[in-house]
Amino acid sequence: MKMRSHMCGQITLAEVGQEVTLAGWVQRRRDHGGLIFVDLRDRSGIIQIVFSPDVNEEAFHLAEKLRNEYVVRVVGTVMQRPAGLFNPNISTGDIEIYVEKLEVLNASKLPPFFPDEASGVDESVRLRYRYLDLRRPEMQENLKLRHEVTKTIRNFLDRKGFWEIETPILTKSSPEGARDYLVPSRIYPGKFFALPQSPQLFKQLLMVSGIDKYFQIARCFRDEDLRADRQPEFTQIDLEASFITRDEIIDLMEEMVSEVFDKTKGIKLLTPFPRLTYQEAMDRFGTDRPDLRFGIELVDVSDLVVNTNFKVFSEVVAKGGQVKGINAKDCAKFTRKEIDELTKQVSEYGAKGLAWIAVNEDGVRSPIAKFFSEETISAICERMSANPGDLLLFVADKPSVVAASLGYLRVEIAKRLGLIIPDRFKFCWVVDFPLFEYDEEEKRFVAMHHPFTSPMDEDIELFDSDPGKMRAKAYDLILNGVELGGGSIRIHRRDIQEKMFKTIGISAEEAQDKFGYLLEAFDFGAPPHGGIAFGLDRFIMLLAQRDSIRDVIAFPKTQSSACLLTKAPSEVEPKQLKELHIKTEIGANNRLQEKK
RNA sequence: GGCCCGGUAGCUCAGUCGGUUAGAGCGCCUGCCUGUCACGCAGGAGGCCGAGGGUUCGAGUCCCUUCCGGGUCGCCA
Repeated sequence: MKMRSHMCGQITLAEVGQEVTLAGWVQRRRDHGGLIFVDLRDRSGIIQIVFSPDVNEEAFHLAEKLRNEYVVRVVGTVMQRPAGLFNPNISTGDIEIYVEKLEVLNASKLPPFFPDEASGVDESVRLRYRYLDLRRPEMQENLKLRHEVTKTIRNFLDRKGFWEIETPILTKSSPEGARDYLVPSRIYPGKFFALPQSPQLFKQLLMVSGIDKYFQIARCFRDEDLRADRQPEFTQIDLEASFITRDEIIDLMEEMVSEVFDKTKGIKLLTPFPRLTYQEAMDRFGTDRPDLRFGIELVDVSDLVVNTNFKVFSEVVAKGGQVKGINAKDCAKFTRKEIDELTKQVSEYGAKGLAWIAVNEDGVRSPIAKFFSEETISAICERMSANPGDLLLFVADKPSVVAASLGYLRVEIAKRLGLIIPDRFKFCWVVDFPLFEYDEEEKRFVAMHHPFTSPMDEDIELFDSDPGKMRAKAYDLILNGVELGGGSIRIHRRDIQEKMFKTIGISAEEAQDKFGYLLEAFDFGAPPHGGIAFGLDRFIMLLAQRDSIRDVIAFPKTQSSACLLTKAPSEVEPKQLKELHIKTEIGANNRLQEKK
């Protein structure tokens, strides 16, 4: 005897006349006194079941007690609906079940919200009762999509000869990169494991092991502040291959991403994806992850304004800064208030001001026009392809501030102009990243990607003379302004790796202490290798067209890294702390003791 | 760590210049109802205004502190 014979959404006209057994949740009850309709829901969909005293008196009276979210099992006959009573809103709208037997498997308290109205409910309530939130078809679709994407990727990589291999979750803390989550060791007092920020070093060791091609759907942990697209634990599609070039990896990944889009969404992507160098991306879009769904590129006008009377511009250029602008098409109608608003927004990126020129049919409107000759203004307009109706926005500062400010502005303007089309997918690769960036706070170079990234062969000689100029064999895959994945060809020689550590200020002793096992492995015949890691959560978020990765993770954490469902993190028993040789400063264990 | 937005009924929100008894929609409960599908009709219940302190004759409203949620910069691939 089976619990059920069909899923609710599976039943069609073909089953009319059959007796079926269904189980699911009461989505809604419509009680007409002498006739009761219930929408029965399971993962597959909704079907209307009908209780009538003419069919079964006992079931009918039991149905009067049903409430939303009760779990029931019904036995009944599939009937075609009478003419004119078709419900076009559900896939089973042309049939219904006449119930002969009703069994309440479990009652439900009144839930804080119903699955069919959850989209407007505050996210904290949804997270607290995540199991109710996940009853929503919309959320189930996201989880299903996630399943299908990982399944497609597993099949693809398997076909290409990659082996799925697990790497440790309890591992060694390392300097560089994000803050580690630590796990105290009971057996080694005062010592700690760290949760992996990524399987980076293990996958490199697998290459040294001769595995040749590895992948993993890997959970990663980073103890940093959160965003809509960042969780403290997240999932990477992580892969690595030996004897492979950058272009081979790029080709392979384009094929993989195309297959995922095709199989899960039926979208055919055009390959190869465009490639931009890091410098080009920064120059044209002000960011290393440009959204290519719209134009509005940054234009450098430094040379046009360096010798003008507008000191704000000329002095910045003279001091080695730059003046760049964007053309906000048809935005000349922006009010002072709107421009002030934009000015305030770019100030968050360090811009000290936002200069503007509104181009009209009969000339320009601009607080800075009086500083420029007519020739200068027309030269600026020409270079920025300005037409009447356009608004030119300028930021003058050091290059990093100009890029950040205008990079933000071009997206903001595109949003306001409705240029961002949600269901368009514009990929690009960004390549030729700098190997290092200078950390002003720590007064040293840090690895831009990570310290295991290989420099370009022709840049290796710059290690001693000008590390800031070195470029990396690194590449990022960008989709609609979101960094989807990043990887590199790695260092596989001990001498290069040691130079790398030295350049970022890691002493030989520290390198030995933290990464000795990797350096040692390089001594035993490490093959050239490289790989890439994709942010699976972001990938699904973009495919599902959601704004937050929380919507594609079954049990995500809040912005302050808490789980509202389990109330983690939480205090632990004093005994547990004692076993771990840990004393906390805030005396959490004392409070626990007092409660007992 | 900084900045911004929010927290009022189960849910979504309104609440004017500080004023007397804090409202709406949905939901919920009870009754009626044999073709609804956001069923309908009638009636009813439901509030620590996030918490603490202050100003005031009087605070949901003003001030301070704090907690929680979201966004963002820093941070983080």
